Amino acid sequence: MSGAGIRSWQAIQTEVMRRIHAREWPPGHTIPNEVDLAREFGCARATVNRALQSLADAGLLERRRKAGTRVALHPVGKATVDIPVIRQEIEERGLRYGYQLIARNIDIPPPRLGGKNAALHVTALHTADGAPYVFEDRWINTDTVPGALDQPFDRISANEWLVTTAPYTHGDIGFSAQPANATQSALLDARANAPVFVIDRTTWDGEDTVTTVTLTYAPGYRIHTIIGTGPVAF
Amino acid sequence: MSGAGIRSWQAIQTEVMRRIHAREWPPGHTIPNEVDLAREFGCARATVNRALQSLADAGLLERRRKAGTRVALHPVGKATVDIPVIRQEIEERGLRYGYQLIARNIDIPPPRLGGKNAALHVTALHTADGAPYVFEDRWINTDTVPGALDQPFDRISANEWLVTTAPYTHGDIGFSAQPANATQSALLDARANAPVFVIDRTTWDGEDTVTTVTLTYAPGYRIHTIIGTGPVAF
DNA sequence: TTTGATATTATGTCTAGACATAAAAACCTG
DNA sequence: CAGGTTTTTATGTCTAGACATAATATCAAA
Repeated sequence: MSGAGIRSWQAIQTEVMRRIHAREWPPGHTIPNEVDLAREFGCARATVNRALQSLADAGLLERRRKAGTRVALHPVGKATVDIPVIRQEIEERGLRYGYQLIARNIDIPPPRLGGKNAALHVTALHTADGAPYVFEDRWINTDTVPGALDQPFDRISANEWLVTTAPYTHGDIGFSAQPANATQSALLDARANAPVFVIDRTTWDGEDTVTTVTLTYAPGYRIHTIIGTGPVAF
Repeated sequence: MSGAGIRSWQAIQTEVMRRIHAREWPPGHTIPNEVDLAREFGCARATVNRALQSLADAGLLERRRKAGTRVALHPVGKATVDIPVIRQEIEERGLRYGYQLIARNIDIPPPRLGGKNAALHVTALHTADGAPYVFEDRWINTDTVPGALDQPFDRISANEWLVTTAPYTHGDIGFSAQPANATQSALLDARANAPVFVIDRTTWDGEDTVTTVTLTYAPGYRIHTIIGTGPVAF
């Protein structure tokens, strides 16, 4: 069969999912151990391991050494959202990307960003087919990214420049709905206090902040993604 | 070293990340093949494979048979957001969960949901410490989930009941910012047209829809997650 | 009964070798 | 040179066996 018999790890994964789905193995049930499953499926234990491990990654199974493998009681749905470069996001929708720098200066970040050292403050507007798409309000730590000081950010956005230039180890991201303030509503062609989708994100390189950004999207923006790509069920 | 020498797949992964991070292997660069890396690290090829595969999953590497493994040019950031049961979400914040059914009836879904068959329509309010938290407006396909007809949904929310009862294969989910309509603003103690965070989600079991829901959160709601847990960099 | 040492067990990972497969590259042929 | 066929190559996956590790279970001593 071109691909998988019942011996490939994907086939095993599918069979395990079927049993969970069919309630042969209900939530909370401890499933047979890897050795037994390997014998049943007629394959090596490593193959079973790969299948179960990937199901555990997806949140469907819970595994603990010695304790065995259980079907998750509350399979927490996980949705993975992509955070692309804004230009790519716009171009992938088949729209013409535009970029416009609004301001760029060195300043002391507001206290809620916890900064007392001066940082590079860049604000800009990204447009799609000429219409306002998202307003970028960004602070860049010039200690961790000194190269930013040499960048005018008048043609290439900080968003794009950082991705290819500044490595980071981790970050956090928040999504919320907020009323557009005066600046935002003016730039985004929105009414005052119009509901806008806001993403705020901070990235770190080890202990040091790299950049903090607030992205305010024009009204109508929607993030869309799929749950269950690949091995997720439930 | 209690754990890994330089022969464990995690150690290899860390070393590969270090080289990418340090620009020894810049974006777009084709890295040595698995056999060579295995020789360099003094381990089996399978071990290198595991390390690289997991980095590819994280979006840091791009692999193609025969072509080899390249450092991703545009490492698309991926943020994984959890979609917990609402009760859990509230209780995890240390708040007292409350639930209140608003309406439950059989009806024809609005055309934008594509339904022409009657379905079960359930609306309810979830509260945290007595304050409105989220308004749930849900349609349940009674063909795929016939058991729903026997459920009053007056004590246990459809959200919670479905998770432990109705299996699904996949779904899609959207996040947006919208102005609260009359019903929503009244229930959520919000001003008319106040910006509210909206999640809409549809889940399927194979070809059949299971349920479609719109969750309207009270003002101030924010989804928060972390990028870079585990092997992600950039 | 509690505490600490020990045995047991299921998963986690590594190895060396093998075959499968996709895709690029090289090689024909007309 | 165009178009199709074969070769080559790097990744994808499987196997059988081994040791590592975490965590439970058991049992003995205080």
